Amino acid sequence: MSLSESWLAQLQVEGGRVTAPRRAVVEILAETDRALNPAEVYELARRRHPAIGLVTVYRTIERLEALRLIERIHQHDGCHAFLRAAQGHEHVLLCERCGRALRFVGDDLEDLIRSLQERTGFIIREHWLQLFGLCPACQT
Amino acid sequence: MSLSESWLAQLQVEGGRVTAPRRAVVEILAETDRALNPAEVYELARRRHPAIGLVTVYRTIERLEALRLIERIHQHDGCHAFLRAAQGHEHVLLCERCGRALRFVGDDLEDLIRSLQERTGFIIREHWLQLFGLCPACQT
DNA sequence: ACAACTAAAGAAAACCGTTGTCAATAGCTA
DNA sequence: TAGCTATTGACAACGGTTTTCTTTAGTTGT
Repeated sequence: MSLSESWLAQLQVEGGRVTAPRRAVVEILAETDRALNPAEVYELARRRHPAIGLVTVYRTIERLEALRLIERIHQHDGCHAFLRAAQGHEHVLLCERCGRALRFVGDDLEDLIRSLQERTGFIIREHWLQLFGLCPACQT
Repeated sequence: MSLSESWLAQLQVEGGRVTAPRRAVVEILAETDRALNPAEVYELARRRHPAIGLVTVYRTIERLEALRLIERIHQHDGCHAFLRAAQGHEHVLLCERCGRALRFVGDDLEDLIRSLQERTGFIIREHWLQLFGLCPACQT
């Protein structure tokens, strides 16, 4: 089963329905390896389902985010883009120019976090790590 | 010289003027160790200078951000809060409950970044690291 | 298949944080 | 002290997002 089929199935389990506009949004977000904002999703979705409204894009994004299938990505030029969610302890490497995104694992912050907890008295529950750079295609 | 005096001096070097409303905003942002959004800055600033307008808060924040004296902080509930800027290679530890912020150094991501550059072909130019947790006062 | 139920759709308006406009005010410099 | 002009606050405008409402169309049970 493809990723988008799996997402649609998860929406159905929650009592959701599989509709053509929803399928368009889901497929775009499931298949794209770039962080996309609602306007970009809308533009791409209209190619598959021209009658779709921007509001439906917002509503579908909201549902997918609630199911933790996508997540909001924070960038210098704003925090309005969404990307397929991390699986387990993954972080993201973003191309500053084209928005292409790669997930990675392997950060080792255990020592840092332990030492900070001791020094500051904070209980640390989560961390965000994002790397920014240029993907091979954008290095010219 | 206090931090707020130093910030006001830097504004003056750029041809800026030291006014009462501007001083109020600068003092609040320089002295507070919590991430504050424009509305919060406005509320606090009105205690020092009741006639201040929200627009002046936005404009002063814009100037301070351009001078890299404050920076935008990204959180789960939005990205509208500002905090005294990092000095050199500092990251931030935020209390999820009260917004209190501590700066720290000592992340060691050199190996990770080098290995990712080799594996992915990306040129990595920057990284964001934020830790979230509960400060001692919010752990009850 | 069909009917009934109701989730989801699109259109339009509302909302709200942020930015722009403008005349009046008040720092700074000579 | 006068003159220049950056800054101010009020108001309007803007734009992304959310709400409201009626219509459409998945889904379920017969």
